[in-house]
Amino acid sequence: MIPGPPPQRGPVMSDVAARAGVSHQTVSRVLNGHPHVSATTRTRVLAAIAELGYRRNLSARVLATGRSNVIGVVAQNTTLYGPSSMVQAIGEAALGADLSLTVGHVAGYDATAASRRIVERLVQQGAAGLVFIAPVDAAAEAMRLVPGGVPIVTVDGLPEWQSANVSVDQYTGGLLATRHLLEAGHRTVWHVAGPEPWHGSRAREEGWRAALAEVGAVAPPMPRAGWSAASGYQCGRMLARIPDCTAIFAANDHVALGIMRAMAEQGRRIPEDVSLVGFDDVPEAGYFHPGLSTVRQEFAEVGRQAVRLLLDQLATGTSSAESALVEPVLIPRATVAPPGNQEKA
Amino acid sequence: MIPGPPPQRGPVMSDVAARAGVSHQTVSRVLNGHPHVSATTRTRVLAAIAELGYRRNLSARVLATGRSNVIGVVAQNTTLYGPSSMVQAIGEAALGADLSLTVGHVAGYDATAASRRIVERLVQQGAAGLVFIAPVDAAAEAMRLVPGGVPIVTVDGLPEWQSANVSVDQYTGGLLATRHLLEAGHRTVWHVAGPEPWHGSRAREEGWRAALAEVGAVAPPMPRAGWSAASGYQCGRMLARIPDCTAIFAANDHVALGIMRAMAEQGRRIPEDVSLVGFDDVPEAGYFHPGLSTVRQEFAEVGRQAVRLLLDQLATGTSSAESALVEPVLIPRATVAPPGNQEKA
DNA sequence: GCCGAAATTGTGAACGCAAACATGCGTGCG
DNA sequence: CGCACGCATGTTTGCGTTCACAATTTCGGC
Repeated sequence: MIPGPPPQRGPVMSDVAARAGVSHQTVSRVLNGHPHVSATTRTRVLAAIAELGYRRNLSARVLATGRSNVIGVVAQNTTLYGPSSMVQAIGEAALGADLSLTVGHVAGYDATAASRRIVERLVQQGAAGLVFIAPVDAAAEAMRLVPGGVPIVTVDGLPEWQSANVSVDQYTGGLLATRHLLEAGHRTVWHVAGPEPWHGSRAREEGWRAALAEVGAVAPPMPRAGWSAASGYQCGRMLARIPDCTAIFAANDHVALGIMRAMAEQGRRIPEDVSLVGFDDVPEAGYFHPGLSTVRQEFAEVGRQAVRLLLDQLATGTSSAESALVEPVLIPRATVAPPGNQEKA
Repeated sequence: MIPGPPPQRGPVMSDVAARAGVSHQTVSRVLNGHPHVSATTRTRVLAAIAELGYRRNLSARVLATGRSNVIGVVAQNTTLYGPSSMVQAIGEAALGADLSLTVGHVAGYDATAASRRIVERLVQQGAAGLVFIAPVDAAAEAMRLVPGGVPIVTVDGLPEWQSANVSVDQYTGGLLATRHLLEAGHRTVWHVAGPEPWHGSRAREEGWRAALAEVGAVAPPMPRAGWSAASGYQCGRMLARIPDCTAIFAANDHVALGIMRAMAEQGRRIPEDVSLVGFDDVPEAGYFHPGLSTVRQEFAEVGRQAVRLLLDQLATGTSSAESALVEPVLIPRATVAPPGNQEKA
């Protein structure tokens, strides 16, 4: 607890009641929109509330009712485009459903300790349900701390967790990206993968492999990047020296940016010499040099689905394992072209 | 409130007490680390807690004590790099200070209605203090809803709000950026400003003007962009047609990216024909083509200062108007060069 | 071996609210 | 004309915790 003087308490329900000349219960009824309150009483109470600047004490309310309309979100890496968009989307969807949102931001990549703590607090606060943005396994560990009866929805979780889950169909995303490059005429497609622990990395990789398999192409070696431009650049410096490498599917847009930079430094032009597809469609992707072809994830839809699944469980009281898949869409721009002549600068 | 069956309640303190063979008060003492509890009793209580999976009810605790160790953060546009970094930084700093954080994310650019609501909820939840990430005036409106006695810290707020505030010194940032271009030999520097409502936009603009004034340079007309690459691109298309425009200070890195794209399309090379400085130092700025010279804001430091100011107020019970300024630092990369020959492609 | 202080534990009340139950009044119907 | 029912409102109780205070035990010094 915070040291220091206790904050002075504001007016409470009985103050309002006294001022309006009614009982506190009538005030409660007005506040909760119960029937059987006369119009005149209601306005008197409302006036008293306004005059006193009364606001009801949520803790007392939650304590008395045993329910809260707060849902918790556990998120990591919220400076990344994907997770932050997800949180934003869930927030908007929750607002629409008249739910309040408490977001527990797990700092940094070290998830375990921090997320335990955040889950603990969310549960203690009486969150009615929890959304785990769980693109890595570490997030699942904290899920076990949640007492039974509290509904959970995961985002980007794994099927074996048996939770209600909503994911972007990253497998299909990888498929779309790779097919797009293949259809441009490339013999095969290289893939710079995302970090191994992320489920999305694995799914994109599988989509890539599947697309290659469809046309009988052999999968080239697969370098692995983080999600950053810096790591994409490192991989790109290698790939730029491989003449055969004319088509690349990058783990995400920022990795693609790093690759573009590395290619440029080696004098390999995009898309004339090397075709490239990213993932995410970050807002600035269209303004890379040249505009990046990529696969967009519909985060807003993910947020809506997550809230919907949570509300379902809340309403029925059952914990379903229903899951939703959101389809990504290919955004073709300027970084894909048929394989041309391989001229070095 | 959420409809549906009320969630079943877990074990409560008296359950633990019964199991451990003590009174509920002793359990409370153990939980709160009070002195005068014998070691054997403590371990018995702890064991009972573990066996029952007991977790204390925060609502009841807050109700009884009248204080919470939760601080609220009101933030907007959390998909933008700046705000999301800020939230992250505050989160880490709060964790270090053993505070819990509840983040209210205001969706989209329409701040007013949503932030009222979020503030209302944060106050009702009994937040001990509030951090407003208030880079625009709209955020200040909601500040008035906060009852007196609840400490407030603003981030990127205005002095006239009389609140404890911490800001990045964006004026100096603008100064640094402009001087850097001037020192490279440019006669004057153009500025593509950020959105008018943002305080940071205005401060950067003033820094720019001040730097120009230092050397007696006359300020060229100032186009205004949003924070996006798209709007930077629009401005850039204009600037690219102005031969005199050889040095540009962009509102932020993404705007700079849009400008780079527009310049490239017009065949104006960076930095040979046009020098460019951005703002923010987003992680991928170094991988733009070419690497973007920019001004970095130390968000982590901002977060630490914000939490420090809040704790000060919490401890003393007074609402100070102390403020902190965090100095930005210039990151020179490849987009600034002396003015050369203006050749068109 | 006894007294007082310190240590340890227990008891009752209060926090602010909502739900269940109780009350008083008017009104329609037989 | 009386009875039952519905409306508007008041009273009481309990949610799970902490706090103030009371009760009991332990211990050291003389």
